[in-house]
Amino acid sequence: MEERFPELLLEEKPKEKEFKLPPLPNAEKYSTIVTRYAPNPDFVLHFGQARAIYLSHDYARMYNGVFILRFEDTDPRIKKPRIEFYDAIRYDLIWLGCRWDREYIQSRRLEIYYEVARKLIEIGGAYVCTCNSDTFRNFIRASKPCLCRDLTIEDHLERFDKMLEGGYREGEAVLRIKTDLSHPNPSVRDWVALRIIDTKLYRHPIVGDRYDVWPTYNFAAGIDDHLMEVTHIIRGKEFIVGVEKQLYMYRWLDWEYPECIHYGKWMMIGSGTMSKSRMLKDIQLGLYRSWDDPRLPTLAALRRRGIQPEAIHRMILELGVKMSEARFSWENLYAHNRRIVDPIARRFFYVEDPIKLKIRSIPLEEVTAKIPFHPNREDIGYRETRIEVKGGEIEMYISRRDRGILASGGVVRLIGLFNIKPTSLSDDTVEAVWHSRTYEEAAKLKARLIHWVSVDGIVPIRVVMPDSSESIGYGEKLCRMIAIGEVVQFERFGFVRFDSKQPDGAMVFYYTHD
RNA sequence: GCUCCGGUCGUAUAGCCUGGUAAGUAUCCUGGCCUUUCGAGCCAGGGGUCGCGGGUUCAAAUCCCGCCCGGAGCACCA
Repeated sequence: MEERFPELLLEEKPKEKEFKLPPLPNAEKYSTIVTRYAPNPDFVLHFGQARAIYLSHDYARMYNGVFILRFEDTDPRIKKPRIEFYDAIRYDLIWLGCRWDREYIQSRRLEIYYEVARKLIEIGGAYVCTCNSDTFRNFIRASKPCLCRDLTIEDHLERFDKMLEGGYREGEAVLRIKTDLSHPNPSVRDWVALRIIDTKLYRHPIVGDRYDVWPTYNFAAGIDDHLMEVTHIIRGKEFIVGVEKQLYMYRWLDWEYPECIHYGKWMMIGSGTMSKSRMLKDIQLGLYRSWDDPRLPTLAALRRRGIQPEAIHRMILELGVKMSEARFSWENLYAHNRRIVDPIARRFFYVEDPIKLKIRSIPLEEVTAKIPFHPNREDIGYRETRIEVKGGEIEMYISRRDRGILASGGVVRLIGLFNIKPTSLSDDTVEAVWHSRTYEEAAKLKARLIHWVSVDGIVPIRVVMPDSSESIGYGEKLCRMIAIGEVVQFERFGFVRFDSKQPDGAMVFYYTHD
């Protein structure tokens, strides 16, 4: 792991804990607390999943226990796993700061599930059903056993072998767990444990077409949680009905079910979605560039935009483990992130949509701007820019947005430099004359402050905005010292993360938030 | 068919289990501060009859009953 993602190891730092987790139920019953996070590698991780991850991980650490990562990749047909997502998920987990102690991949454990299935048949707890789903549904609605249910154990073992040998095609046979046929929830009645998926058609990324009989979620997860000695399951409440189903299996096997904590899911606020399948589909439709498109709530996208994992962590701890649904608001995440990033982000000048500013009558040979990297932290130093004055004139760029400030005709201060008075302005050029030097003078006149970039030594910059549009402009020369991955603040613009350098030298940033 | 959750400042939420005398936080809006960001930060202020009706109680956002509205989930997906 260290070799694969070395850059992440460097970033790991101690975290301050603001919120503490309530104790785990019945923690004292177990000598070692074991939790797990069990994703399907059919997509990258997103914000909503961070909840189960942090909670499971934090509890394991809190009790000096074990945190398991388990890939639940048992549906090569509808929620098809993809090989690149196994690593993407591992990467996301490390980024979040959640190291796992053990890892399993369910598609490599099918023989184990078959064994348990056989045992269940032998003890009369499961049977192979060859009804088509309509027929079965009619029986089950009436709380009646289907024609298969009461065949002999030998018959079912025979059918089971036939299943494993490929004697049935998709949909022709399933293994069902015997439950109470009059259970109030019809979806619980004799639920499906094993079904057939033709992997000639739907190849599995890990085991190819070696197996055609696949466990359902409740079967595989139920078995694994027991075998892996998981003591506490923390997951979304959409799985709550599954507990009742699994309980039937646990009773047949005389196993004890782990403690469960279910929480409500995150809903996206406004447009957007937290649904993996929806995001995947929208990417295929070309609505988004990729799974790290800034509009998406994936961890990959948040990371690229400069959101710190600790901001996500705090948001989750703040929310706790309630059953109620929570609405995800970007604003809220930004507030958390800003608190983390603001005290450490260096400040730079970036002029969006530049227009030219020509200043005349400067009574100096040269001027130097010395501006701290951070307004409240002189300890991290200053950025100094020396500008030569030629014939009393200087040219620089300012943002088109500030054109309006100049247009009013009053005195304006160029931050860290001197004060000017505009004399004329056209569409993309503003002319001004020297007014005075000091900040005090500007303050006295209540002059507006604007930032600027000297014409020599500009750095072309593109900023990818949260809506995936792009802001284009020039950065000051010193922007070249920003490291890849670093989050800085472009003053009067917002926080951004340096993403990459273009072949032509342009720097690409991702907008984080104001 | 079955299950779960919610309705508290414009917005998102805490508090409700263990009733009690500023209904907290973030965002938002307004004003101020900052030897220099009126797009960050800091400070102050603004803003809520806690969905509706009834009951219990000296006292209810908090407990009980009823009603209305909204959201989420399960069924050979995970």
